[in-house]
Amino acid sequence: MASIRDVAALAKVSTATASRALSGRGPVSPATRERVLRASAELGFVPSANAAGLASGRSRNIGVIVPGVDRWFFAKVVRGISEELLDQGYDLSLYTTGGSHDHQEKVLQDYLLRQRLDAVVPVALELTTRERERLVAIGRPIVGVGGAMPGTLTVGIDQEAAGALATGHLTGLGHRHIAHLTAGKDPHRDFGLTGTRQGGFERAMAQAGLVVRPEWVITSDFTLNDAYARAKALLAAPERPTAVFAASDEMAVGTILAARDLGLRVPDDLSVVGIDGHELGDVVGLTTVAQFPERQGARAAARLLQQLAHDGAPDEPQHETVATDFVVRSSTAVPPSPGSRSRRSAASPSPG
Amino acid sequence: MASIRDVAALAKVSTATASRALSGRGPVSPATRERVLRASAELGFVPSANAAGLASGRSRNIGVIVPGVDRWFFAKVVRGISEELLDQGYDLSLYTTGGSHDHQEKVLQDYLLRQRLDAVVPVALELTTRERERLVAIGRPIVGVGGAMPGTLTVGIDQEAAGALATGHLTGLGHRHIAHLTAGKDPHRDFGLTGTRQGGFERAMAQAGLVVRPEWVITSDFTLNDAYARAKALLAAPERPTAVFAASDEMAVGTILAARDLGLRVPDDLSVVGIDGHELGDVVGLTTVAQFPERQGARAAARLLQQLAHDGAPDEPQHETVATDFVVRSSTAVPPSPGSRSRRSAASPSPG
DNA sequence: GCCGCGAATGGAAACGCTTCCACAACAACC
DNA sequence: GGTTGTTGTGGAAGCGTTTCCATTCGCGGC
Repeated sequence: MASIRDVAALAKVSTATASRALSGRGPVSPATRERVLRASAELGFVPSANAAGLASGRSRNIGVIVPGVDRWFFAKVVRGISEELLDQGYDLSLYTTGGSHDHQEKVLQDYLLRQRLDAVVPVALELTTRERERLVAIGRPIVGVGGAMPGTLTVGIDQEAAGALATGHLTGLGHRHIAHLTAGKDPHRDFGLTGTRQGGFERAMAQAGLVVRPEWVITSDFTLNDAYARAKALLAAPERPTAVFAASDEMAVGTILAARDLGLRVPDDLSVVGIDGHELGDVVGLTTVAQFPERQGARAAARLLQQLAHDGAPDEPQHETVATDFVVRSSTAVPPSPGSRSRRSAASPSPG
Repeated sequence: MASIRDVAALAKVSTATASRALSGRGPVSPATRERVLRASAELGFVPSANAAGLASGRSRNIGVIVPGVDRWFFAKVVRGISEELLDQGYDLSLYTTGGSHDHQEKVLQDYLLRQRLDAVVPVALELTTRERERLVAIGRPIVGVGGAMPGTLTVGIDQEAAGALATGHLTGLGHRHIAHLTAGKDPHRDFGLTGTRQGGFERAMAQAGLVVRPEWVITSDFTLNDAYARAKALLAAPERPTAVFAASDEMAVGTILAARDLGLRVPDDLSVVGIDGHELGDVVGLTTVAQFPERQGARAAARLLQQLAHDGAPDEPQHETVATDFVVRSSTAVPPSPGSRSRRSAASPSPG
C-alpha cells in the first residue's frame, strides 16, 4: 500500500509538501501541487485514516447515536445524515442504544471517548443530566435531532405547533370529540417537556373551547401494531370520538385499519390525522403533518460540518426549527351528524 | 486526556507492559496486571483508537455497506449487526449507497481503503464484477448478508425455497390462478440468479402443473405503495387471479389494501402471501414466510468476529442459510368456487 | 552447580501521517 | 539597498499506541 512517502518521492518533494498539497492546508505552488496530485493518482494513494487522525486530531468521522434504526423516523434521519456526510467525505459511525439506558451508558462512556469522532449527532435521545454532561465532556461539536436539548444546538420541527396544527384542523372541521394517541415518555428524560405534540393538542383543544377527556388521551408506543390494538379498544367502546389525532403516522394508520376492521368508515364515521409524512399515509389517504426527517438529518449534519470547518466554533445553542407541510388527504372530514353516528354492520371480518 | 504513559507511570511499569496488561496480549504477571488496571481506572484512561489502529493495524471497527437504512429489511439487518458488534466492543461504520452505482463506486473506492476497517459486511449489494474485486482487494474479511456472492461467505435465507414454500402453500390450497409480485433486478448485478424467490415461484407452479402467465408476473420495487398501485391494476382487470404471492410483506400488504379498496375480501375473494415477517403483517393477518433479518445480521457479524479472533482465517466461502418460519394467518384460504367469483359491491370508497 | 528455558519486563523502533519551525527566495516598500 | 513580508519548501518532532528485541530472573533438569 502506497504511503505518502512514496508519493513524495515520486513527486520529488518532501512529505511535508506532499501532505500540504493533498490536504490543501498550507501554501503550495500550483506546479508542485499538480505533480503531487499526479503522483498520488498514479500510485493509487489513499491516506491512512488512523495516521491522519492521530497526527491531526481530526478524523473525518462523526458519530450518530440513535435508539434504533428500524423505526421510520430514525431511519430517515440517519439517511439524511449519511447522505450529507458521504458527500463531504466524512465517515459515519453508528451507535444504537436500543432504547436501553444500559447500552446508552456504555456508548456514551466508552465508545465516544476513543477520540475517533470529530462530532456527535444524538438523535431523539432521552438523556439524563449525567449523560448529557458526559456527552458535552467529550469536547466535540454536538448537534441533536428531534427534541430540544438545553445547551446544545438541535434541529427539529416545532412539535407543539405540529400538534396544534393537526388538532386545529380537526376542531376547525367541527369535531368536538377528539381522542389523542400519544407516545410514552421516558421518566428519566432530561430535555424540557415544553413543546410536545401533546401540548399542542391540549392548546388547540383549549382554544376551541373543548375539554380533553383523560381516558381519550391514550399512551401508545409509536408502533402501528400497538396503536391498532388501542384504537380498536377505543373505538369499540360505547361512546367513541369522532376524530383521532395520532402523534405519528404509523399510529394513525393503525387507527384507520382498526376503524375499518370495526366497520367504521374513514372519514365518514371517524376522522384521523397524524404527524410524519410516512409513505404509508399515501395509500390510506391519511391527512398528516409531514416533517421530512431526512431534511432534519441533513441539516444537522450540515451544521456540524460547518462548525468543523470553522474550527469548532460552536453555533449558538438553540433549537433550529425546520418547516413542516400540512398534507390534507381523505382521512379527515366534518364529523358525522349526531343521528348518523351509528355503527355500520361489520362487513369485513377482522383478521385472526 | 490520560495516555497510556500516565497509566504506566502510575502503575510503575513501562508502557509496553501497560499495553500488554490492558490488551491482554503477551505475558503479564497477575500482580502487575492488577496494578495497571487499577491505575487505568483511576485515571479514566481510554485508549486512542487512532493510535492503536495505526500501531496494530486493527481498528475494532467494521464497515457495513447498505443500499439504505430506511427499508425494512436493511434496517433490521443493520440492527442485528449493530447489536452484535456493540456487544463485542466493536464500532460500526455505516455506508449507504442509496442504490446508486455512483455512490457505491465511491464508497468502495475511497472509503473502504482508508484502513480504518477490520472487515466489511455488504448487505444485499448488487455488485459488478469489478466492484466485487475491489471489495476483495482490500484484503479484509467479508461476510455478506442477503443474496449469495461467489467467493465470499454470505448469510441469508434460501430465497428459492422461500418462494416455493409460499407458492406451494397457495397451490396446496387449490389455487390455480396465481400472480406474483416480484422486485426489480439491477441488470448490472453480479451474483448468480439461481435461487431467487421468483425461481421458487416458478418451480412450485410447475410442480403443481400450473402455467405461469407472464402478465401476472409483475415487477414492483419492494415498496408497499408501488405494489398497491400495481395490485389495483391487476385486480381491477376483467380476469383476475385468486391468489397473489408477493416477494415481500410490504408488497403483500399493499396488495391486501388494494384488494380491500376494490371491495374484494381477503381471503374469501383473494389469497395473499408474502415473505419477510414484517410487523405490519400481523395487523392485516398476512400469511408469510418470516425470515428474521436481525438474526441474519447478527449471524454475519458473529462470523466476522470469529474470523477476526482467529486472526483473519477466512471461513470457507459459501452461503450460510438461516431458517425461516412459515406463519399462516388469515390472508390465505381455499380459492372461491367459480360461481362466487363475483366482485362484491364496493363498500368502502377508495381514498383520494 | 551449571545450563537452558520460559516468563516477565523494559527500551525503543515502528505505524503513517501532520505541522511546527527554519530557511531560502523573492517582492515590495521607504 | 537595506528592511520587512510573503510564499514555497524541507527537516524533523511529534501524535499514542503496539510490538520486536533484549534483558533479567527464577527454576527444573542433568
